[in-house]
Amino acid sequence: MSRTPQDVTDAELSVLQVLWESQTATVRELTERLYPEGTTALNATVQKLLERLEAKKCVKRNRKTWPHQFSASVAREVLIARQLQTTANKLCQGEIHPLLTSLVKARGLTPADRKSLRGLLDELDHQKK
Amino acid sequence: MSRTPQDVTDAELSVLQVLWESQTATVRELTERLYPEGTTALNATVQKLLERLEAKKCVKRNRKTWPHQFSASVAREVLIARQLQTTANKLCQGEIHPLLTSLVKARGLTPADRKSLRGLLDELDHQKK
DNA sequence: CAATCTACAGACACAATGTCTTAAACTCAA
DNA sequence: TTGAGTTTAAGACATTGTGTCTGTAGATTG
Repeated sequence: MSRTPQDVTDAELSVLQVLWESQTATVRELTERLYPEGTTALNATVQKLLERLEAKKCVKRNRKTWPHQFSASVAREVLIARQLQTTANKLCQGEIHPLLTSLVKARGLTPADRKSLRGLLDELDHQKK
Repeated sequence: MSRTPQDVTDAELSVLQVLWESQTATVRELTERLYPEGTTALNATVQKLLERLEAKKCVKRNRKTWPHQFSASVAREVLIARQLQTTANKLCQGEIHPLLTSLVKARGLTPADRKSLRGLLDELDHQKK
């Protein structure tokens, strides 16, 4: 049995989080944001993380500018969906219904949440009619 | 930034999957189920996985019997819920509503699924009223 | 007791991940 | 244009997670 690497690691994700806020940023800006206090060696670290994120098609790099400008090329929602599917595959043979059940039963769902959910369901019913 | 180890790894999960079916099993039975064709060295592998699962409180071991009998001490549903919360923490600051939205919007939700979901929501509304 | 099986401790290899070093490439002001 | 300062890029590195294996001691059964 071989290990399955994470699609986006923790450190990579922290970079993405900043990019989701800032739209666009340079390596230096990201480093300062992520590691205030940090040494300049961390620049290389962030650079490496960006390089890996780019390989994973999660980040776009604009090489026309100097220094390069980075931006997220994948929305948070996409990562959420991807992660949920991974969970479904591992624990429910790909079914997503058990996940829904789990979430709905979890406390922390306000009446407003329930209402908005119903709205979503209604929409789907109308579409698929 | 330090890596966060998985709570249950892939190989460990495969052991759990068998235990969820079989209620109870010995190391040998698990090994034969997971690695037909395998050498006897894999017994030790499974043993180690069980040992780690026991440490994680996912498996119970009955030492009164010989050989020891193992059984799952955590339900699949619990792992699902735990995994969902982890995802929420990483991607939505702990909020679960975005996960729900994602799942509901994902295709693969049948009308029957939607109906059963509404049922769940109704139940909650009545309880919390 | 002999033969066989199990339990357990520990070693091991390999990959993933976060970090760092170094050198080359680039920019811009003096 | 030159040189200081910055950025890019390639790669090395240490640590740890994870799956696997070896060897030995202990238990069981005939």
